[in-house]
Amino acid sequence: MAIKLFDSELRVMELIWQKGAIRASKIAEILGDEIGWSKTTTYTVIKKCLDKGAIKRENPHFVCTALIDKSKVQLAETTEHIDKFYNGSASMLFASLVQNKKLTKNEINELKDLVSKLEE
Amino acid sequence: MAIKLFDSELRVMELIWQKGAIRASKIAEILGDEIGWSKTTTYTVIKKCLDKGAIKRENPHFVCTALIDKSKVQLAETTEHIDKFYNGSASMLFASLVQNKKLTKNEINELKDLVSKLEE
DNA sequence: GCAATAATTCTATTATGGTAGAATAATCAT
DNA sequence: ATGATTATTCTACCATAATAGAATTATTGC
Repeated sequence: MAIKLFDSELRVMELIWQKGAIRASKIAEILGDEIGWSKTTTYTVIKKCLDKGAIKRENPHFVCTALIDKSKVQLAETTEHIDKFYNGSASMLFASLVQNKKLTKNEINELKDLVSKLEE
Repeated sequence: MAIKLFDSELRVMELIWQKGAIRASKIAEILGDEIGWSKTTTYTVIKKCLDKGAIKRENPHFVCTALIDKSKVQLAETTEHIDKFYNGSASMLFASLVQNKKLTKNEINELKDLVSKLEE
C-alpha cells in the first residue's frame, strides 16, 4: 500500500469519506461525542493524515477533503489481509467465508449475482 | 474473537499449525533462520501463546501443539476485517475483490464452483 | 483594526507490542 | 549421579501508535 493508515487515522478518514468535505472543527466535535477524543487528539490525527497525503485542507475554516479513495484503501488492506491469513489466495478467503460464516440469504444472492457477471 | 493473536504470535502459530507437533527448540531454530529472531525472542512469544491458551506444551522436550484451529483464527480475523473496512458486510468485501482485484482465471473458477454449491 | 474566542500546532506522555540479555531449569553424556 | 550443555523463563528495554496539555495562530464581532 502506498499510504498506511493507522486505526486512529481511519476514524478520521471514515468521516471525511462519508461527508465529502468537512471542517476540522466538525470532525473534532463528532469524534469527541462518538469516541471521547479530546479536540487536540483529533487535530493531531488530522495532521498525520495531511502529512501522509491522505487528505488536503483548505482555508478558510480548514475544510478537509480526501485525496485517496476509500475503495483503494479497502482493497489494499484486504490484499494485505489475504496475504497474511490466506497465503495470498483470494479463493481461500472466499471459501473460508462461504463455509464457516453464516452468510445471510441476501449476501448469498448478492454473491451469486456478482459471480454470474464474471468473465462473460 | 476469543483469543487475539499478535503478528509475532502468528509467526509461531503458523509453524505449529503446519507441523502439527513441534519442539519449542525447533521453532526457535526455524524462526532464527527465517526471520533472524533470537532464541529468547521465540521462547518469549511461545510463552505468550501458552498463556493465551492458543497452544499446549508437553514434556519431555517441550513439544508444542495447537489448541485453536487456524480456520477459527482466519474466520475471526476476517470477520473483524469486514467489520472494520466494509461495515460488517461480507458482500461488500466480495464486490471489492471481484471488481477491483485482478483475480486469476483459476480464482474465478474456484469462486464459481463455490457459489454453485451454495443453498442447493 | 483589535480584543476575545475558537481553532490548530508543537511537544510530550502513555500504552502496547516486539525483542532479547542474564538468570534459571531441563536434558544429555559419561 | 554429576558436570556440561542446551532449553526456557524472567525481566527489562526499545519502537511506535494513541492521546492530550500548553503555546500559537486563525477567525469573529465590534
